[in-house]
Amino acid sequence: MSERGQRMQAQVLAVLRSRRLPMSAYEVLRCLREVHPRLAPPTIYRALAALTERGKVHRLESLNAFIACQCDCHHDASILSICTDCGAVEENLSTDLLTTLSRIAGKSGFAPMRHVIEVHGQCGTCGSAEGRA
Amino acid sequence: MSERGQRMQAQVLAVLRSRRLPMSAYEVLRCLREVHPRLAPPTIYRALAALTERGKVHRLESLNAFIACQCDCHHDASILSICTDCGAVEENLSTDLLTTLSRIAGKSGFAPMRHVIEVHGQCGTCGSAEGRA
DNA sequence: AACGATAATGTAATATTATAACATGCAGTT
DNA sequence: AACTGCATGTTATAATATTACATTATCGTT
Repeated sequence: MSERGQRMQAQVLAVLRSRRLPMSAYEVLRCLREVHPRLAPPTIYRALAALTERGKVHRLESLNAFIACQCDCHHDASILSICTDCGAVEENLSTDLLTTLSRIAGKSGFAPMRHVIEVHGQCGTCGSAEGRA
Repeated sequence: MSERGQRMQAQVLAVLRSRRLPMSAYEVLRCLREVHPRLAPPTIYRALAALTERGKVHRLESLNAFIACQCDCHHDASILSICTDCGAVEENLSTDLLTTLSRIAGKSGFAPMRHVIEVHGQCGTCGSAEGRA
């Protein structure tokens, strides 16, 4: 991948990082159009695919949205906890969980390649805010 | 929910059951249009939402598709293993895994309400077919 | 049986998400 | 400079999902 190849990716990543909450591809597009008015969806989707591939971005399948990886190091199998109140996403890793998951799926000879683990609920902050109210 | 309320749901469920593979909402729609030519998307999406709510159907978030529940009894937290070769979906349950998942998410005070657990890979049948090839 | 309230359904339009197909242009090589 | 390979730009469109409102069936009440 050339330097040129990563320019768009860097910009997309910067937008996602500055926002910190999940963004749809089109939200990213709208942001970047302020700089590149003629930017089109395929460019964004290509950058997002490459970033996801590189583990810099996670795709939230249950939201059709994307978020910058908070640890900057994983390619697979993050546990993404999504707050239904504030939208914040928390990222966790667990080798144990992955092992268990592989064992369960593997019972019937299934060979896992990619894991999607998303949990919807209320985050600690929103939970305690509600308790106080 | 009235009887009338369940008629459409029953038809949607029948289509999903007869197909056995994941179907998009629009695939279901096309099937049912053979009987109800004027059927529109909202009707299908409403039936799918109700069936999902009732645990009769699972939504595959990473596929934007739906499949009839194979055990007819769960409302939450099935582990859905999706074969990238043949498309078949296998359903598993694991209280252990759920407990682990809740513990991990809960460390930061997160209160899980709904779990999305999907595994992409190669099913046993496709794996052994490939081995023989 | 007629009435009205409630909720499911039908309908039209449109919003949102994603991709296909092909043209353009840059960077490195010969 | 011409050639090649690949990222990007561009246009169009496909696929997925929802909003908003009209209509109609069902049920409980009178």
